[in-house]
Amino acid sequence: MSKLVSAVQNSLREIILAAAVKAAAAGSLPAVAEGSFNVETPADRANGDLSANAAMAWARELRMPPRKIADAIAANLDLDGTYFERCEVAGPGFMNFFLSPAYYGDIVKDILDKGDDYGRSDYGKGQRINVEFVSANPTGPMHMGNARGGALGDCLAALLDFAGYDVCREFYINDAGNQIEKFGLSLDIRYRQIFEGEDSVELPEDSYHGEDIKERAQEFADLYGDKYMSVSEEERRKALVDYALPKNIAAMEANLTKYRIKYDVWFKESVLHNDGELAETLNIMKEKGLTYEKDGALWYRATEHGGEKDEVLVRANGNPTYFAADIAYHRNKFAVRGFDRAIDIWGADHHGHVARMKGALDAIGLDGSKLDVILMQLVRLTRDGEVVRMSKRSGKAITLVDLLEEIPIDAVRFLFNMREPASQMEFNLSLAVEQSAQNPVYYCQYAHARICSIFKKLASEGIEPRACTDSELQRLTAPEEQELIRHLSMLTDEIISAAKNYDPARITRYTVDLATLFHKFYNACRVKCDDEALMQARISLCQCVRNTIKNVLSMYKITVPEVM
RNA sequence: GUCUCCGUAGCUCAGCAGGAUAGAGCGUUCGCCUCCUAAGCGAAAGGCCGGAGGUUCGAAUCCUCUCGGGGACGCCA
Repeated sequence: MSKLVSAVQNSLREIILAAAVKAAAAGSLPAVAEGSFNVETPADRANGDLSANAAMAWARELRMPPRKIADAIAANLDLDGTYFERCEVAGPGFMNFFLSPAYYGDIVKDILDKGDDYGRSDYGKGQRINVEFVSANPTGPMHMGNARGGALGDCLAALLDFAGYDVCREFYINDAGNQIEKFGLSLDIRYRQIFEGEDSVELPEDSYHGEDIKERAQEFADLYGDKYMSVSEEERRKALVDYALPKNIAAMEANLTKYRIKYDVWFKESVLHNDGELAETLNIMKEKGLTYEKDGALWYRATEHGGEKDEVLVRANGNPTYFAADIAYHRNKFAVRGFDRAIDIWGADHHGHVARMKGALDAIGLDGSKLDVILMQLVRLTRDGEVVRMSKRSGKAITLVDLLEEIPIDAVRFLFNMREPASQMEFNLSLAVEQSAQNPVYYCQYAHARICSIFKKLASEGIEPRACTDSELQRLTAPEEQELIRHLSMLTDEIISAAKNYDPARITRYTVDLATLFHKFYNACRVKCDDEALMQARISLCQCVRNTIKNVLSMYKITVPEVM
């Protein structure tokens, strides 16, 4: 919470308590109540700027009707020298306080002082937090789930950074295990089909059938010809994987860069296998008696650690499972790299994995509660009101690349962060490309561009912004001005709440609301006017709005155009 | 069957550490540029907050049950 805003809220509590003590001393209250009460911002401005429910909260304790308590307190209030102008008792016993123009002026001054740092706080100071997101399977193209996960993860990381956490953005590359074998097999068959004909070898049902596999096999054939037809299957598959996997990973990185996502760490699963960390983790589990052997496989006693059934760690064929590697991976995050907290963003289809992962961490002596998993629900794409399943061009499921080709990055990043992760959201393709006010991202950018335009216009007439005096800023008394300032003042608090709840959508909504309040102000109050002092005060307010929009949009790596 | 997410205006969704008359956008109807960007603003219409109990001075919000929809329950990842 902005220091000023929280200071004012706290001071109000003290003012009320002091008045209650005075009222009790004067005999208009039977005693000084001890129960807690809330100070909050009423939905309807007519009910004041801040409202306290003390009288209602104390009614039972004091055995007195709430209205009478409120009247007694109100009569004993001392508002001299505070930001409060007056208090009204209303409704069932609310005490509604109205802030003075000095408060609004000071908020504007505070925001201008903070500039590009406005909204930042040290709330999460000293906390190292790892945010792992997308982590798409490197055997094929990234899909819509990765698109949502990318926007969500990157913006969440940005939010945590803004709230003062030390954030590490991480991509986990599943470059080992079953799927890589399947990848090699699929590439192998496509490669052989090039030389032996389409019908020579059949692709098994559960292998990768995508066009991307064919393309990689063809590239490989273009490079090496049929040279690998004569070597062993094992050698050929290895060569194919060694060729195709780095290509795929590089492609993912390039596409994510286009999406404005830059990772601090690309963590390879294979490292866990090769450096012995996986074996080490399995040994720890064995030593702790967490495992047993059955049917040739190594099992984890998950049922003894909150799981519904035991899980295989090492298959009968000697290959460790994804789960085993994932335990080693999370052990690495906490025990090796020492993160205070780790956030994983997974598709909702992984939800069954959450409890057993946390349980396993607890079982090996780490704290599973330090792991937070955000489960994302599916995205439903629509165009002109119809559900879209396939890409028109490829006929296959729409990929991240398809999406970024069709929709501006600003819109994708913003729209994916309009809804909470857990909601099954609809992504309206026609709206996303539309450059109109219905598209919330343009609506916000437009407010910014409009302010820039005002400044340009003023500059062309020789009017430059200047610092305002306190009394000049106190000229901002129109309801539209005060609403706008009030909303501006909430930014830091909103960012902290959003960070705490892992909910970047809170901030996109905040920004839309800010744009709305600005547009209302714009229509109600002319900036350029004959009253020089008032004009400069309004210019200051516009600077606050412009800065704030810029701070939040650029936090989410969304551009802030000066002209639209 | 077990677990999980979701049911709020015609549509897409806010609100949910309980608070005053339940909000926004789209869509519908009607207004506002001789004046800083009309990609804007204003007004009207539109609701048993899925249903039933309970807790409370007070419930869209908390608890229990129930109905409807999505998803998950592999020696896949």
